[in-house]
Amino acid sequence: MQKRVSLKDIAAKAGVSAALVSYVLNNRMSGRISAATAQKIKEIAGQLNYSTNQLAKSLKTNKTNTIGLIVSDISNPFSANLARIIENEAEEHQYTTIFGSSDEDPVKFDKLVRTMLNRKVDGLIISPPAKSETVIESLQQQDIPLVLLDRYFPGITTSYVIIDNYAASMEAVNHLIATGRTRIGMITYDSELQHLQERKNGYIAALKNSGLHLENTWLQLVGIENNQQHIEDAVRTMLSANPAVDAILFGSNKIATSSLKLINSLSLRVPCDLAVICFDHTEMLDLFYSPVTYIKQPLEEIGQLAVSYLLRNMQDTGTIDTIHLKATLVIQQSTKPFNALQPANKPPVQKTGGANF
Amino acid sequence: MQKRVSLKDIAAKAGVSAALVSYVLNNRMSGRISAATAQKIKEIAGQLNYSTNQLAKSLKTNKTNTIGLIVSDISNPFSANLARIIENEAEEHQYTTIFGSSDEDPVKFDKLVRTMLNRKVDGLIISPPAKSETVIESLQQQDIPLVLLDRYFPGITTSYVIIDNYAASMEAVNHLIATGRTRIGMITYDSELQHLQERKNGYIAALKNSGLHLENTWLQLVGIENNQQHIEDAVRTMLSANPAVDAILFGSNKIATSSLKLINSLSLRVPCDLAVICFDHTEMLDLFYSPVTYIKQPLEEIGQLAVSYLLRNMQDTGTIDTIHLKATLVIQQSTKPFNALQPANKPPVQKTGGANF
DNA sequence: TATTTTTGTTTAAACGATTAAACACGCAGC
DNA sequence: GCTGCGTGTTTAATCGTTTAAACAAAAATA
Repeated sequence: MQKRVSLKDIAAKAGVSAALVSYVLNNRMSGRISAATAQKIKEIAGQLNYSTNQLAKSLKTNKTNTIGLIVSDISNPFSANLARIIENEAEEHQYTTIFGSSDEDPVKFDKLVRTMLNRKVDGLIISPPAKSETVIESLQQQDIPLVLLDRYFPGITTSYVIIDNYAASMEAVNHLIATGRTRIGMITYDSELQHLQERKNGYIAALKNSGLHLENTWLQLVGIENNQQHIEDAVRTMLSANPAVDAILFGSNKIATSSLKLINSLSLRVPCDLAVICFDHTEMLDLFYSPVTYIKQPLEEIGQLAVSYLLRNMQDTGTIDTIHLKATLVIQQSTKPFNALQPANKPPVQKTGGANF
Repeated sequence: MQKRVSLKDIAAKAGVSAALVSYVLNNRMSGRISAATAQKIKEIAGQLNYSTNQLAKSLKTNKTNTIGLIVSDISNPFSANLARIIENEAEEHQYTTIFGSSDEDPVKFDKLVRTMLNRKVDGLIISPPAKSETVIESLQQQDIPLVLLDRYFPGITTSYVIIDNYAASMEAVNHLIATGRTRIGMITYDSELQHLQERKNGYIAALKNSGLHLENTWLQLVGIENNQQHIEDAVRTMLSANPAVDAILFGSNKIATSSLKLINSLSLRVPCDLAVICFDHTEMLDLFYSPVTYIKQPLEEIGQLAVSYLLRNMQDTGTIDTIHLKATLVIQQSTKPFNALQPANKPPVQKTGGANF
């Protein structure tokens, strides 16, 4: 196996002690060491292609230069993009990132946290699932530097980076109202997670503020396991309700994907028969035959802040940084105003032939 | 900071030596240790909420139970899905996975490899960028267990898991031909990577076998940096060529996304004016107004085999396992046969109104 | 010249585990 | 009573670093 060169090997070859080699290679005690010896040691280290054993170093210094990132599912484009940004950002500060997916399962989540702690990560960036408050609290008791991402628990004081979901939902609904829709539905998760509650509440509040009616069937809650069938049922229910919705706000990109897949196969047309808005961006949204208006989270900023909060937290434990970022509504075709949809306004590239062939 | 309990703490509390605690906790020397002591030690370990310091353990045992996975871009859905599968698979064998994205840059790739080696990963699963042969060879010389993923270098003998890209391309083109297309183009990467060459060659061979003409402008090579503009130019060139293509095979999901975005905005219709096929699946493909026929890689199998090959390779270094898996063509609307496209065959849900509103 | 300071380097303990080898002790066999 | 064995446990070295402290020799100061 890999019998890599160690400090000792260099020391032996240079005729000095291992300690000295360590000092030189870490540029410690720069004043004391003779230029000649330093030079010689560096040369030999180069020749032998030495690179330090992080395991040993970490064991001694109690610092691994590793951060743990736990998201709900790394294969979800939203998480994947964020993960990528965080990985890059961490790397710029000489940190390696290790990832894990909790699948929204608090048990799996707990296990992941333990694994990461055993590996002695220096800190954690976490998107916690529901019912994981106890895990978070235990991390706090252990003084593990920690930043919550995309989610937070109102009862627990931690650093976090999230967007203002309530305002985002409101803005989306208000936009739908402004474009002439009045029967606005929402499909979102049946979850106690605070950020999802806020999405839901923002929707409800926006309707109330505008004095619009909210039919029972218009707010559909689905399980967070993302069951395609459930989501399709939800869409069908809203569309066959009496009165039926003329707009839907999707609470996540997964929900949107499943819903749009169904809508694509139905005979109704977006945006004339139905307007849609989605939380979070996916490339898919731009490729839908009627590009979908969406709520855009500032991923770059979220990732950067999460890392910088964590770094600060690691320097002096106890520091708490929190921020609610603003999401922006990116308006596309799927919410074209009703009054722009008259036959007279048909786009020039108009073709006969439907969407299905 | 986190002053976790160590073996010594348990030993002290139990009035035994640290060694004994280690033996008990690892179920070593089961025959020798008295049931009573074992019981007591386990209890105390539980009380103190002990969990082993992997750093120390790894340093001693020279085994980290970690595998490194390097893909080109973890935020690409193809990589993300594969990563997820590998993560799960590894976890089942008590391995933690650490990821990295090379961005197709051999320098960045080399750096990633070094970082992972310094962290003493037990093995690597790698999707190597072009010009990284030397890195791979150096890994081999160091006897680092290694499996190449999705790609391979014909000149280097390593374990790998890939699909038969040549056959996949051929099958795709043959399908296009069977559906009545004769002017078939391809957009793929201008790369020396073997698997991309094979995709290209499969396309060329299929045309040749069928005695079809291949216009110069029909094979468009774009840089692997995925420049949207380049890809759009390529599409425009093929469509405005004389004669213009009536079908396009996209060499990757990124290329497909960029191309379809453009096509979506043009006045031509899929599949009547243009048929399209894509390498690799994305949800986006199902959401395109004419769901896109694609070449499906058996991701589950790829991930599982990669991990299992790596595990074997770690057990006895030197073992080489290679496999070319078969990709399957999933036929959707975007390649509907010409003869099925007559007005008489219009689907029932047909609506007036184009794709653009 | 004697003493202190500076400069260059080494010693040795430590991080938290693993593990071969040693040890102590009771007990069976001859 | 001596030898040998089985059982239960401890000793001590080791993995590859870091780092405070000690040391020795040279340079500066008195």
